[in-house]
Amino acid sequence: MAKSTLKPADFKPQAQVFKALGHPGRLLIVDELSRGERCVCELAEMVGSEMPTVSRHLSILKNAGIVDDDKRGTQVFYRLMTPCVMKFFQCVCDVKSKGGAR
Amino acid sequence: MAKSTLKPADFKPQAQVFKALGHPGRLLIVDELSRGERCVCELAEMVGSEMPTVSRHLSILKNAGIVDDDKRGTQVFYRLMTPCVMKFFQCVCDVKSKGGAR
DNA sequence: AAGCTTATTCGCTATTTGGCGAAATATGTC
DNA sequence: GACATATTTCGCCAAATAGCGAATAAGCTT
Repeated sequence: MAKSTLKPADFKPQAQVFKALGHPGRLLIVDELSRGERCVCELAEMVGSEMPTVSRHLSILKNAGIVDDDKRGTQVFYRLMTPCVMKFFQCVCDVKSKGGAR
Repeated sequence: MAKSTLKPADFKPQAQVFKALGHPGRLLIVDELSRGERCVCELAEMVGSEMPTVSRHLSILKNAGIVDDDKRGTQVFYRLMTPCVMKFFQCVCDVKSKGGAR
């Protein structure tokens, strides 16, 4: 256990998850997916960007292990892989409200 | 407040927090600060970057409300504002383990 | 097969981020 | 005041990111 010599590179996998969540549009997508699966075109309309853009966002989220997809016919439905991701939101609100001791 | 029409911009504050955590070096800093306050030069040595670089990382974390600083003499000590941030790590591990254990 | 729909990949450009060294700022010491 | 230490800000450049439209792929329907 070389816990005393942790390097930045050791945090790369976790950083990838945070980075994937570090975008307003992607957070909106995650929030929406917490209420059920959605296809790309539904999400594109919500986010207000073109489909290629949203598709790219989804691939980033998928790559980070946050969502997964399910192709049915011509559509692709995305869903949250880990509901625990939603706990982030509450915690982030705590950070933002700056409650301090917690 | 019509919450039915949430827009990406509504998630900007939360995205800022995630973005701040979306960097390996900054995660290392947060991890280290979870064990107590540290001055910039200590963190710089840990991260392995020059002090200007680390100082910038710290300002990003501070701006996101994740850390706060305390100037004492010529040194500046940083500390975690919300210990709850550490819960993120566990949750991220969940995300990662689900993605890999298949 | 032709045509329509849905989604992804590609090519491009604009913006942002990350890192460094140099310069500036602040505090303590002599 | 001159000097040393700790930190931040500035100026620059390389790399990554975000967005779009065009092109491509895959699946229905007729």
